[in-house]
Amino acid sequence: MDFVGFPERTKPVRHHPLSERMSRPSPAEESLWHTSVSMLFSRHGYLAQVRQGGILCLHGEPAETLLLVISGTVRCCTIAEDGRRHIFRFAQAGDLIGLSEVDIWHFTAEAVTDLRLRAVSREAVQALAANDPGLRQALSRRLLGELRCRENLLMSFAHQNAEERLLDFLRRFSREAPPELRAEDQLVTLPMPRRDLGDHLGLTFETVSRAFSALKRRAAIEMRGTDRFRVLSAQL
Amino acid sequence: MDFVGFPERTKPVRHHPLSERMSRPSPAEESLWHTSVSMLFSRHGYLAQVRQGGILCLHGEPAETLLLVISGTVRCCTIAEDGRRHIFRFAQAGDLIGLSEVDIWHFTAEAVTDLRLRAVSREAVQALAANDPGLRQALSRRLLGELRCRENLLMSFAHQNAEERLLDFLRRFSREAPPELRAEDQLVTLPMPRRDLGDHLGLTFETVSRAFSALKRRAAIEMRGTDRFRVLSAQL
DNA sequence: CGGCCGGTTGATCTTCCTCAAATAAAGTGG
DNA sequence: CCACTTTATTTGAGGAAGATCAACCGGCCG
Repeated sequence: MDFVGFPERTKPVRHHPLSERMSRPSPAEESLWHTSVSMLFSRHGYLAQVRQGGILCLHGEPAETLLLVISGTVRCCTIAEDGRRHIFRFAQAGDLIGLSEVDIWHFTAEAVTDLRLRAVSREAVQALAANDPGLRQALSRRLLGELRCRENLLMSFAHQNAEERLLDFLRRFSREAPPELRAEDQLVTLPMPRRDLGDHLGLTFETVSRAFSALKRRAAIEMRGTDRFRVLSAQL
Repeated sequence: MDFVGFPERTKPVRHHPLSERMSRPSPAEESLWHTSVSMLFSRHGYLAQVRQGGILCLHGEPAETLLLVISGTVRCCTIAEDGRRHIFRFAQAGDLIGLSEVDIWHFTAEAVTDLRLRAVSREAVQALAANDPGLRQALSRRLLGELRCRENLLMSFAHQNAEERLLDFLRRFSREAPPELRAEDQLVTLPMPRRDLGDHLGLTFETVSRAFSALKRRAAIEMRGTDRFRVLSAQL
């Protein structure tokens, strides 16, 4: 795979994504190198960068690689014929994109922020997995994690209102946010705009905005500016 | 695994589930025997039966087997602390339950109707998969299918109203329903009650009922009794 | 400065939930 | 087989949550 020349969604390419074969992992990446999955990337992966707004993979195109996010945020979504979009997950440092041994992307992935990634070819994954039960299990667990993540989201769609969904999301996000989004003052940065949150939580961006206001009003969260937050209440 | 003595959910056990080791597949099952997955069950599986309302697996309990539905309908769901339930899928003849190599059930599965199943131990699956890339890919594809099914449901939760969701469900159900639920008159039988449909579609059972009435009124579906239907319109 | 984009807030309207009642279907015991 | 209980389904009325449409604010960029 080569990210150079990948189509950009809305704007013309301002900076060309770079691709760098077999570079050494940087110190910042070291913390991710502790499973058989990470071994896979450290040995067979190559580095790729994608600029904000760039597209990593496009629904329907051949899927030849497995990606590991090193830094930045990715939105993975499906886009309906009528243009409506649903974001299934925001992938961050340490997350994999393109699990499952199916040869066509079944979703679209876009860079919410500038990205650094590592990529390995699926062939390499298959070849290694054939003789490594640990790797197989690790990948399988990740895939199950994806499944549970969808199920949690479904559950919240069916039974929670806008404020609850947003608060749950913010809780999870602060828990899982990579260091790059954390500050000393305990505030976490939201890399995505309100519309993306809406498309993830099944709400309009207006409703998301109102839910933010309501949570601030009842002191469930604290905010600095429009994109830095901290969850205050421990309960609902 | 042994289904005898499995706890029943609401009522006392009226008929004891039976378990029968290593029986030959019946002629009715033959049609399912055509993939490496099915080979797995034909060689290493044993037959089990569960009565309507019986529980196949309980969230949190150790998961030691992989199940193949031979006949009947299963609901796979998670149940929240407050008793709210979400049904992720209805499994029917040919569907697998318990994919993913994780040792604890992450959901609850109950028999919507009387069931016949085949079960294999996960150990056997692992052992065979170790030397059978075809089997690995087949299982992986099934798991991805699950994932996509959840994503479709999420999409419909976010963007479709009650009637659209129900109609989509009925379309999919007629397409995928096993022969046992089909009649000569093109009508398909819904094995589950309105409440189950609601818990699957993220609606109350009253809303499901109203959606049925509305679809009948505008001749999008035809119904005979309360549980046999046929989709009439080809479009929305 | 003016336009654009993202975010906030308000007013109105639609959809679906909630509560309630009536009806239908299915099993139970005599 | 019938009266009776229980459960599933349908339908109605009222209310709440969120979508839609619209106005406004503030920052950023040409």
